[in-house]
Amino acid sequence: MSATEKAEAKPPMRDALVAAAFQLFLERGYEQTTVDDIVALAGVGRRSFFRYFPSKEDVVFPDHERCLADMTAFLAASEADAEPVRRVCDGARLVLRMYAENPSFSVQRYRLTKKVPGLRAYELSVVWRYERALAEYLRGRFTGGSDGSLRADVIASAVVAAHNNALRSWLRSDGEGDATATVDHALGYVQAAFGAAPAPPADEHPEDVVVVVSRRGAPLWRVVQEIETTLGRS
Amino acid sequence: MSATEKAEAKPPMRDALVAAAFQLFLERGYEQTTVDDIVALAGVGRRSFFRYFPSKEDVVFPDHERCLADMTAFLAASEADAEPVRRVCDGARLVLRMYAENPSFSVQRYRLTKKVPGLRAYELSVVWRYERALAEYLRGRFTGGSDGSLRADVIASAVVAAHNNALRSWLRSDGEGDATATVDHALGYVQAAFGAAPAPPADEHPEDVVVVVSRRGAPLWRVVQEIETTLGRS
DNA sequence: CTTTCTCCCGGCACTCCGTGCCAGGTACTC
DNA sequence: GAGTACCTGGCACGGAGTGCCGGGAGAAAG
Repeated sequence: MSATEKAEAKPPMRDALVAAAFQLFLERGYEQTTVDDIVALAGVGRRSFFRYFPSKEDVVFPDHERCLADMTAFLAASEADAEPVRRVCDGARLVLRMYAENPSFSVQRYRLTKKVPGLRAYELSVVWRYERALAEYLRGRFTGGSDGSLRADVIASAVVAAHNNALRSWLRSDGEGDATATVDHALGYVQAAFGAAPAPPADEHPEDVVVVVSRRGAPLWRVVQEIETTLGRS
Repeated sequence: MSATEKAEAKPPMRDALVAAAFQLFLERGYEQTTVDDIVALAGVGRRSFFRYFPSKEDVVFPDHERCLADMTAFLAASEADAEPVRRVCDGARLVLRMYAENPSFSVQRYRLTKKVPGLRAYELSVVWRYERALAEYLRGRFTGGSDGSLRADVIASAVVAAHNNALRSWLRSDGEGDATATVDHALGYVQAAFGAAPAPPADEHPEDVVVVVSRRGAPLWRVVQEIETTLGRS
């Protein structure tokens, strides 16, 4: 019973490694911390670290693997939906939810990845896998039209960029503002640009909205900007 | 004079290292080739390899550093242009030009990066720097409107995605088709989506867009749907 | 021609990441 | 109580990347 005088017992060692790693990363820096330092603080063997994390960078993103699986399952579980763009936007919201569940942890990690080039590169590969999942889903939905592959890649990329823009904006504010609203606004911009008229779920009257637009050649973003100003957003 | 019996003399050793590296990568695989193997084949010291290339991955992308500098200079040299989206598309075309200058080399590199996860990750960081350069330029041009940062990120991401989609399509065909036409088509899609209207070059009046919305409580997607119907899209 | 200064190259030693292998320990089963 | 399967730690190894230093070639100065 005296085995765990300071180390945590219940969090099965994986969490202990993450905690020890972040403690050292924050007080000493990522590159100045070796794996031996982490396992020494956690009180475990060096070999066990690489059992739970394939590399030193993985300890910084402990939950992305599960989130990616969730997103893949979420996209796969969609029946023939008429609005794939909305679907991928909802998939991106899953990622935001993961970040929002632990604001302080997410902010700490953001500070780290912003300063360490190696972590930025690793984060890119993580984001790339999300983007690929979205693009693969869209590719399956765009088989009908022409340029399906191109549209899938561009829209997936835009969705990820909008999500990340809003996410980073929220992270820069130390997780104080409303993350969901920020991301909704950013994704709304993408949906507007790529024509995601979301299927009205039920009996809404088209008369709810009356829109008059002059100068049909005006760029779409100009229209969206005007809309948002009119609706009092931004 | 007998010092260089097989090694190239004029290509100052940097090119010799690239040639030796690719020869081994193609016949033995990237991960199965050590830096010692490369320098042994090139007939130089191991220390010299890391003088010319910061890491083993860098030898696979020997010209991207220069291309990134070219793109940055190209964007910086643009006077107050009324069409920033077109400008970043032209910037992306610089990258394509670099690939098209050495089709066989580009195809070989594509095969490598497609199979080796480590090289894919490194390529992502390279692409990310291009994307950041485009986004930074757009951010400077979008200071006027609202959501300038969001628009800059989304458009830069979409441009890069479209460019890469067309580029990879061309690389998959072993560099046979017309790369320029493919990329032009892909970038045209992005320009159309983000309102690069062929070019009203100068004096645009804010009155170009007039929007009237009733029922301010209506959901945004409803407004967007109505807009698109009015504009005759989708 | 000699000397000196400078720059580039090669070699050595070191740290750290990541992996394969094996021994010991614990818990669960029969 | 014996057997078994899994988890853990220790050891050793290969490869990447870095700091340091000695040496040689070439240019500049005498």
